[in-house]
Amino acid sequence: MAINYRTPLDRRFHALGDGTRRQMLAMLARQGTLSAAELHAPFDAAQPTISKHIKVLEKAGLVRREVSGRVHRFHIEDAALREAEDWISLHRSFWEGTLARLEAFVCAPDKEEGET
Amino acid sequence: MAINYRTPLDRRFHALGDGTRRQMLAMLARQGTLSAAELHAPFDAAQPTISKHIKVLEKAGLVRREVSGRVHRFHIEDAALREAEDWISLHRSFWEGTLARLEAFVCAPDKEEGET
DNA sequence: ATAATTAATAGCCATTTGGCTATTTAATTT
DNA sequence: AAATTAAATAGCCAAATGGCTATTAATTAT
Repeated sequence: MAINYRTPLDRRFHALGDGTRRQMLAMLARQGTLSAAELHAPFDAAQPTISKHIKVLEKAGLVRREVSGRVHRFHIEDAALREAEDWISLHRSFWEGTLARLEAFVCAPDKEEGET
Repeated sequence: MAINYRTPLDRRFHALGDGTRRQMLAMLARQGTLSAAELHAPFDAAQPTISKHIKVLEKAGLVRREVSGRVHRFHIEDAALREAEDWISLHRSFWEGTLARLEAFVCAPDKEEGET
């Protein structure tokens, strides 16, 4: 069933799950702003294929489009990238807390399990 | 053409691109280690559906399985999560460098850029 | 006005995804 | 030994994904 709504975070991570798109983001990160043609240049893929990738990045909010004349220019939308990073960071830190508690438990010298 | 090899990073981000799987990781981050049944409990989904999600997380390297008897226990594989985080972090920092350069350029005195 | 350029759409295809039910495998209980 | 329990597989389906070619739309040059 298509009751499965894709959240923005879903879209962000999904967009990051493709090497071509990550490479495009890497180009944008280094060069700031690029046209669709410039984003296409390094790849073998057909132009419409790249156009689709761009749209995926755009819909994920990772990239912002600015049209000027017939040229479309793109740049990274930092907030979206940070959001994805933050999700991981938050859960990694929870996990590290868990690890620390586990270690404390495992390594505790003949103590009974402490609680929090 | 299936010439498209999926890299580990592709798999990591793809695995993160689903809310159910992220929730499972969140549970593992907080509770350390959980069985397949415990990972299943909060969801309406059928058991084989969760089994599939677990396998996606496992193949992405995000989760490690330990079988003991008929119970399978899972915990987060921190390194993989960190790798995903690092990719974003690296490129965000590049992007921020770009922003700084852009700002320096835009705010430089006596400049007139008539068009783009 | 015509040609060239930039990039999106349309439409097609194969593969992957995420979901389900039914079944199987394996390990415990009783 | 039989029943129960934990979890994976098998097999099916609809939708989404990623790729292509051909075409269209829009803008800029000649």
